[in-house]
Amino acid sequence: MRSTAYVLGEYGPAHHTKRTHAPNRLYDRDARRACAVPLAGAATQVTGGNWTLGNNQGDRCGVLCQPGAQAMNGALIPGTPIAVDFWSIRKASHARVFFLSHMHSDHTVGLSSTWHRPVYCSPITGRILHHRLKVAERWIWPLEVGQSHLVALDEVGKSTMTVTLIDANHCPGSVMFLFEGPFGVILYTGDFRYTPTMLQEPVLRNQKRIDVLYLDNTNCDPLGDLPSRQQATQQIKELIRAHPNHQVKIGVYSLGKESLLADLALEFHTWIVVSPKRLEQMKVLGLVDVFTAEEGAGWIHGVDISEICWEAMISWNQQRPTIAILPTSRPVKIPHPSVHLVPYSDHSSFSELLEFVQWLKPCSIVPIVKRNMCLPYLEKYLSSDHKASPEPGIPESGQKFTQLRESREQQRATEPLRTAAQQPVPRKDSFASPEKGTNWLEHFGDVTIGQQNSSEQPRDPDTCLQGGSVCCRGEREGIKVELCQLHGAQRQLFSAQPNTQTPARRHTSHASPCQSPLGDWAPLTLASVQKKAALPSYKKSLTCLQTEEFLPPGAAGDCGSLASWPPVASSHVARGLAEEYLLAPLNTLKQYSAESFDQQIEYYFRRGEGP
DNA sequence: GCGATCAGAT
DNA sequence: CACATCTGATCGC
Repeated sequence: MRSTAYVLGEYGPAHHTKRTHAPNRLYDRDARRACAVPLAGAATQVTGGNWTLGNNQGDRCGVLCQPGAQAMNGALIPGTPIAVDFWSIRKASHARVFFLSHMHSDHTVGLSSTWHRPVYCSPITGRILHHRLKVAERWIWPLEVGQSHLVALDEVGKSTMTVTLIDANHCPGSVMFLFEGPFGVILYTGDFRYTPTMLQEPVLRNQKRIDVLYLDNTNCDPLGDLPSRQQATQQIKELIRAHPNHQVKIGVYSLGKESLLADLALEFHTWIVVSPKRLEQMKVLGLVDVFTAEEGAGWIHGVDISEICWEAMISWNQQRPTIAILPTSRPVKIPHPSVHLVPYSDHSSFSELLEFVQWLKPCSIVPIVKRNMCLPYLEKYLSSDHKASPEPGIPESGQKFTQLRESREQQRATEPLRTAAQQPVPRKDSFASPEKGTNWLEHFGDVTIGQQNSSEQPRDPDTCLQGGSVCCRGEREGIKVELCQLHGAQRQLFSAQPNTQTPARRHTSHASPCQSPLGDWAPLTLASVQKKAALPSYKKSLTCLQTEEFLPPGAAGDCGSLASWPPVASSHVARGLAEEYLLAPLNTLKQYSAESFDQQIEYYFRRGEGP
């Protein structure tokens, strides 16, 4: 039980203090400070929740670790050199390959501008990672979603695994990782919201055996099942309709729910007003279409959830009638009668979890959220397939799984897994020793394939150059692969697409393979012949207005800096958007934003016709 | 001064 | 409790 006393602070900029090391802030900190300040000495807390599996003191964690008190959702996968959302090198000396599932801050604890290992993630996550945390581009390895990529696990690339990224439908850029290697088949969902289209992913469609499913069990509670996002969106729309002539504040976190905001923009024909910082991020995401930082240009505002507090509600309502909506399934204290909670969740509901697990029939499940029980509800869907035999080779001491089906599976899961005939990659090698792994980057210097002067443009379509990297395409063990060397042949990464004869690149109208340094690793991502399934949430329902269409002629092939990617929407673009989406035009609404949309449109057309 | 880490807060 | 995130202290470089 936690009891905290609050003293309400003064609203306004009086509390401003300078702080430089929070580059990911997307909201006005002054507003936050003004809301609720813990009264010194009044807070008591019983935590008791410092779960740690494995050895948290040494250099290795178990399945999941929570170093210190900072919320952290990362994992070292036992029996593998894989770290997902885990960024403490000191505590992860065995980890060789680091994956980032999405850009929520509890999954990036430890990531900063000083990070110096390759990070594999989706292209969108890579862009935000660079933009927000200033991780150097050279360490960011975006992998195209929906494709299978071959990744070297040792110094010479003899031991490999494939990783396939699947849209996790959680927030922009979020992915699940399907790892297939000498250890077996592991699906790490990260945070995800299930949707049936996931099962149509080529890599999941055939219901291959999943040895271990790391499952986001956040909402695995039959008593707290949630509405679909579509239903929650409807609820929000009804709330808004029930409050005509009100401005609306939607409380959101730094990333996520952009599609909800866009949906509201189209439904109510208004721009979504966000902070300049958030707009900047929208540009990084390529989602500028309906967002503006121009105060007064629209009557629906996307604000940080922490800004919605009693003081702010009072202040807003003094200016004009205002309601706030918190689209979250998280229990929060309602600070004001005009604040409405809608259970809009970015995590799978209970019934969705059941459906997902029922389809996958994994051999074992590791719940990502330890405090939640989930096995009692899911174990009936576990596979009884026991083809995999325990591999006694690489012991993982001190690691425990909870909620596995039975002790036998528990034993198997804690040990390295191996698969039989369906093994997708050669598995003759075991992983290199952890001691070597500590300095593994130094061992990547031997491989020399397709070396090319970095000032040349690629001529051979099978060899190309990108941001100082040299890429080469070939065949390896019957799988078409690409090998890339970056900055002095330090690392290699393979991209594989076994089922494609002639990979077609995206953006074929712009022939240069050198697009955004992070956005389109054309040489690595063998195109989207398998088009990724369109997920309802982050499928771009709006016409693509942000990238190439607005690039000046010839700009598409430029290797510009990330700061200028995607290009900033200009005012004429905004006019185009207003016309295309029937948004109230920018700059004409400041004095009319409280009026009905019809009046606004009428006014707009009158203006366009002239006197 | 800055980054890493940790305790503690909403 | 909790769809995540921030503040502040301390320490070492």
